[in-house]
Amino acid sequence: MNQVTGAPGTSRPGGRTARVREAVLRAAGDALVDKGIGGVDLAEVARRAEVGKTTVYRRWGTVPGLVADMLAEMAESSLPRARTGALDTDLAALAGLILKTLADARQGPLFRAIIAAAASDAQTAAALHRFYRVRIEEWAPCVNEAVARGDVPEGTDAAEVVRALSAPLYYRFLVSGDPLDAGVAERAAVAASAAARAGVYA
Amino acid sequence: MNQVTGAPGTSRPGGRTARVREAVLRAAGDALVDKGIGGVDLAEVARRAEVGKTTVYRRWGTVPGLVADMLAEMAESSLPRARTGALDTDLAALAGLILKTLADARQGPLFRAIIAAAASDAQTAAALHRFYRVRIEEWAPCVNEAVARGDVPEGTDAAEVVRALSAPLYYRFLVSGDPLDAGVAERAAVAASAAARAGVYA
DNA sequence: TTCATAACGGGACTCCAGTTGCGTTAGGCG
DNA sequence: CGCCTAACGCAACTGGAGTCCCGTTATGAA
Repeated sequence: MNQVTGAPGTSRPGGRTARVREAVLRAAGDALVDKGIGGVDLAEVARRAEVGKTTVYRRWGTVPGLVADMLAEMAESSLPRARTGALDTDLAALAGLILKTLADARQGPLFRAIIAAAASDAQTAAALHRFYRVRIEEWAPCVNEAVARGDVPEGTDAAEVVRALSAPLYYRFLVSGDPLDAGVAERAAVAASAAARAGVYA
Repeated sequence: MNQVTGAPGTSRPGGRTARVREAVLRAAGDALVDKGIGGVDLAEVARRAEVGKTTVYRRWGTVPGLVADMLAEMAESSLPRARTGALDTDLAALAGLILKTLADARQGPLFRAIIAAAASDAQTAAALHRFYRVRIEEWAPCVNEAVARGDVPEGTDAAEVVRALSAPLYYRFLVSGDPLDAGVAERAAVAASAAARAGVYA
C-alpha cells in the first residue's frame, strides 16, 4: 500500500476529495465513539459517511490506517500550553486539560479507541507516539521555566515531569477503571510537582 | 449469554471440558500475542486449539468473552507482595515486577491486547478492573505498614500510592511509547515514595 | 458397569466485509 | 473554456466468520 508515486488524495487534494475525507473522518469518529474499534469496519464507515465503500477501502485500506489519518488531523489542533508564571498552576492547568479531554463524552471514547487501535497495529502506534511526543514537548517549557526560576533542581527532565503528571490520569482511564475527577487531576499535578522539586527527575 | 441455569462448562467441568478450556485459552493467548485483538477471531482460535469451532462459539461466544475468561484465569496466579521492611524497597520491588511483566515477550503483548479489548467491551473492562483492584489491594499493605512505621503521613491512601507507582509504566507502555527500562521503574518508585512522604495522598 | 445427558464436533448454510472491474464525475492545468 | 485523468461510485463477486442442525463422545452419578 501507499505506492511511491501517488497515494490516492495526494495529487488532487481539493474539492470533492477534501469533502470525502472530511465526511469519512467524521463518520469514523462517530463510529469509534459509539462502538469502539472492535465494532467498526470500513464498510460501515462508508455507509455512515454516505460515500462509496470502494473509496474508503482504496484510500485508507484498513481501520488502523483510517485511525492513523485521524490522528494526523487531530495533531494539528493542539491547544497552547498554560503560562501562569508558576509551576504548580501550570501543571494544574495541564492536568485539568487532560481530565477534560478524557472525561469528554466524545473525546474520551475516541482516545480510548485510538489507543486500543495502536495496541494491535504498528502504524497506528507510531502515529500515536508522534502525537504524544508533540504534546509533551509543547508543555515541557513549563518545567524548564521552573528550573530557570530555581523552583526545581537543575538538570530536571522536563518531558519526564509532564509524563509523570499525565500517567495517573491515563492509568485510571485505560487500566484500573477508577473514577476520573478533579481531585485525581489535582493530586497528579501536586505529586508531579513534589517529585520534581525533590529531584527525582534530575 | 450465560443463562441463569447452565452456561456450558459449569455442570461437567472436568475431563474433556477442562482440556478443551485449557487448549482454547492457550491458543487464544498465542493468537493475541502475535496478532493483537484486531487480528483475532474465534474461528482461528478454534483452529489453533484443534477444537471444534462450534464449541468455541458456544462456550465463549465472542472474543471479549474469551478474553474475560483469560483474565479470570490469570487473576488466580497473583504473585505475593514484597515484605522487605521498608517502603522504598517494597515499592522498588513492585515497580520491578510490573516492568518485568510489561517487558516480557509474552506477557507484554498479552496485557496490551487485553487492555485494548477492554476499551471496546464493557464485560472485558469489568473483568480488567476487578483484576487490577485485586492486585492493588494485594500491594497496598506495603504502604499501610509504612504509615504504621511513621514513614508516611497518617491517613495516606495506600491504593492511590500503588496506582501512582504503576501509572508511569503503563503510560509509557500504552500511550507514549517511550522506552521501558529499569531506570524508569526506579524513578516511578522513588517518585511515588516522595509524593507519599510529602503527604500528597493523605 | 450402566445410563442420562452435558459437552463436543462435523458439515452445510447464511451473511456481509473486503475485492475487483469498469463506467462516471469533477479537480486542476493549459 | 476544454482536456486529461485522478478520484469516486456502482454492481457483481469471493472468501471466510459466525450460525444451525444433528449425530457422537464421554462425564458424573447411581
